[in-house]
Amino acid sequence: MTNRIEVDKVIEELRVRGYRMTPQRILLTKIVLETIEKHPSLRDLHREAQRVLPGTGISTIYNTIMMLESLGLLRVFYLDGKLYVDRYKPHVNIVCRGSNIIRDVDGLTLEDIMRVLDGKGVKVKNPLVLVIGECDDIKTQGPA
Amino acid sequence: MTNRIEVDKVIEELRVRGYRMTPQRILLTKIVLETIEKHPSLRDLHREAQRVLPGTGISTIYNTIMMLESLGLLRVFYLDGKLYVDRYKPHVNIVCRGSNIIRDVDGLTLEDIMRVLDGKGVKVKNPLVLVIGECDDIKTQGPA
DNA sequence: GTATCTGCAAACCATTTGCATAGAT
DNA sequence: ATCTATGCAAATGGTTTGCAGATAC
Repeated sequence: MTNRIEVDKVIEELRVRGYRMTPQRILLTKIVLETIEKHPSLRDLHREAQRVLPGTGISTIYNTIMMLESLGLLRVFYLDGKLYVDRYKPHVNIVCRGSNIIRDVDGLTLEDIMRVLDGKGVKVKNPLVLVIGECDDIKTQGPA
Repeated sequence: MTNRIEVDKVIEELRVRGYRMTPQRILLTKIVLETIEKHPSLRDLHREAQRVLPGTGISTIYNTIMMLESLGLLRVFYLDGKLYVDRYKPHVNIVCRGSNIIRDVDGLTLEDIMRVLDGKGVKVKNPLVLVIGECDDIKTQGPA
């Protein structure tokens, strides 16, 4: 079930770009690629990394995430005071106020959501829709 | 331009419900009703309140906001580690990643947003759509 | 060998809480 | 007079930074 080829490709790509591929970075890259659909938080990734490399510091996780973001391999957003990692590609997330669970709803278009708001389909009460993106006047800094 | 009547009605309503209407609460209620469309943060409201009542503590602002939320007069959400106040009514917000500006887009339906994502109209780059609401299994605690 | 990376620890930043005092009723 | 509300100050909970030592190259 693991996308080993993809992982190896990314790691090789990073090495070529001059990044030192430490055990921590290799591990985290794997973890990120395997779990990104579940919207892991910084601490989720830290916990997961420590299962394999117990001494891993959270600042290493943090730095690596930021590195991967600057390379356009993931996107970071902050919600409820926590840092979450997400796919870079625009898509639709449904966040539950009560449980803080973030569901990824691939294949669900905004039209579908509208239908939900109109009272049919997926149950989301009192929805607040946030379209997080970049203003027209903010320069997009795509993948380096 | 001020909705004095509305303000007075809310304040009277709060008094009737048994809340002690201190100068701070009266002031904050006014400020909230006047600025809520601009999505003020906790600190925005604090700063604004201090212009009139300099000694006002941020915990008073915090407590009052929470009181108003529990009464269904506003809604609170957390983004980027900060607390924002918003109207209770479901609607559409557009948040700019770069500037952190939250724009309220009344009259813009989700259908319109979809059109945007399809490449027309309002310019939002790399949008990430968050539908923040309540899961089916989380009990809604509407206005008391 | 050396420049970068790690991980500890501390700084930071905004919210949230505790509590003695002030104040609305 | 009473009991709630205020505001200071400290606790909290997360991210972010600094830096001495470890390590990938």
